[in-house]
Amino acid sequence: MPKSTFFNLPQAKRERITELAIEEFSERPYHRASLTRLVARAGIAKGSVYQYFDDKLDLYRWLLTEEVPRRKLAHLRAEAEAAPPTSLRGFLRQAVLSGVRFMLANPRLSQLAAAVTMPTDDPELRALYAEVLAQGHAGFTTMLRGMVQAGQLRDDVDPELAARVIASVLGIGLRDIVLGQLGVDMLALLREPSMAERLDDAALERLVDGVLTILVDGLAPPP
Amino acid sequence: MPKSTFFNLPQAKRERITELAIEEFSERPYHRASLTRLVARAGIAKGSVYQYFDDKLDLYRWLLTEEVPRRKLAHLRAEAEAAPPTSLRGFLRQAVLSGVRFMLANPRLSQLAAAVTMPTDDPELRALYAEVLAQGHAGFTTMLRGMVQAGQLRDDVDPELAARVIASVLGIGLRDIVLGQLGVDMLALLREPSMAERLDDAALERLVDGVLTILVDGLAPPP
DNA sequence: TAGTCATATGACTGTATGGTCATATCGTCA
DNA sequence: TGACGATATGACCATACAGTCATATGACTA
Repeated sequence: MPKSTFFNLPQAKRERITELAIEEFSERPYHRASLTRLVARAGIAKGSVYQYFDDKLDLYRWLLTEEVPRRKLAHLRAEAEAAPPTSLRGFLRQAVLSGVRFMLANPRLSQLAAAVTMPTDDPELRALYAEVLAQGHAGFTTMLRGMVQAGQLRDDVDPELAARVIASVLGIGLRDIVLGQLGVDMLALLREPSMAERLDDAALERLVDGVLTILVDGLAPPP
Repeated sequence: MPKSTFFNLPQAKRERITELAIEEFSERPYHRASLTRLVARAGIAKGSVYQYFDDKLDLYRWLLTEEVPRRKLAHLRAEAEAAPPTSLRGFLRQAVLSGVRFMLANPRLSQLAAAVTMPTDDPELRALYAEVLAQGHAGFTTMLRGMVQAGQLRDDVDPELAARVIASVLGIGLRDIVLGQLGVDMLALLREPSMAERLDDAALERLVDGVLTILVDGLAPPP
């Protein structure tokens, strides 16, 4: 958790530091991200970081567990003005669409969130990642369990297994699919977010429906 | 490419160095892997590494593009004594089963191979990863395209898209699923490979069939 | 034995990092 | 004005790393 000093900062300064931190940590894996570079770009002194945060991990943890979820939720809420979906297809469609839109609109936050799937040897990082992952997985499983009871999900599918399959597709898979369609890699998108516009709404719909068909109806041709 | 000096080494020494390199690079992301630690554990001098390889990246590239594929192919060939599968389900089943078995038998190689999906800011690493990924994706797409023509795949599915969905499930997804079932994380499995035995054949079959059902038949209940 | 070539060595260099701390500055209130 | 608590500073420290290079070793030949 940031120290009170950080929250006492003038809003503009605090936001500038936050944005630059997101930039730094989204472009590099944790141990390659550099506080030295961050402070140089922010125009503040090295020591100031330690007035605001306990240490590097404290800053990173704050981004990952507070700042990213806060912004992501704001995005999802803004998209879900409609009633919550009741069918499996509707639920997945909303999940996929929101996921893609969030990623295209906020590649840096999306990249930060994706970092938790990366294996690492650092024990403290592993603990942090495991915590974030477990939270997401639990939410998914609960939702799918509800769908089994409502008869929306075939009953010979284990909800927990389905949650992992969906999570892998929505997480890494979707990112790769969208980047593949755009013909760029993640770092390029981070540095030139306007590239996202090359994927127009029609193409996006086609993409989402393609993935949906596979997940909902399967790969086999109908009998 | 390793220099000739490396291949002139007595086999035992060369293999020891190779194993330790696999250990070092599988437990840590590239930039955290340390040649200093590698040579200390191998009992050779720092300079010797530079008699065998151009630099750190040369060693890593060799592992990723030569050593890992060589061993993986050997594993797959050994498993595919039967005729090549002709149905979609048979094809996927073999892919999933072989994938899981390889991962359980060779967690370190599997981890090395998975590293190419990690985003990185290092341009040389990105090029290497892109190369390895593109190769795999092309192979997958070709195979699925053949299945479309054979009527094995529903014709409203884009083979390229299906290839990415399957790849994400077989890649990251399957790893998470298996680790979830084992109740450990990857690093723990790397360091204690015998943990893999806690997943007996029956459990493995159930797992594979569960994933297969989702991919082949979809999540929706049959009408 | 003397000479030659491939190989092995490890001290050393340059560079970058996270984190510390004594000192300076600022804002506010008496 | 003076003084005090909060905040800002950047030189500095210990540490770790990839990569270099002058030197040593060993094996083989003439």
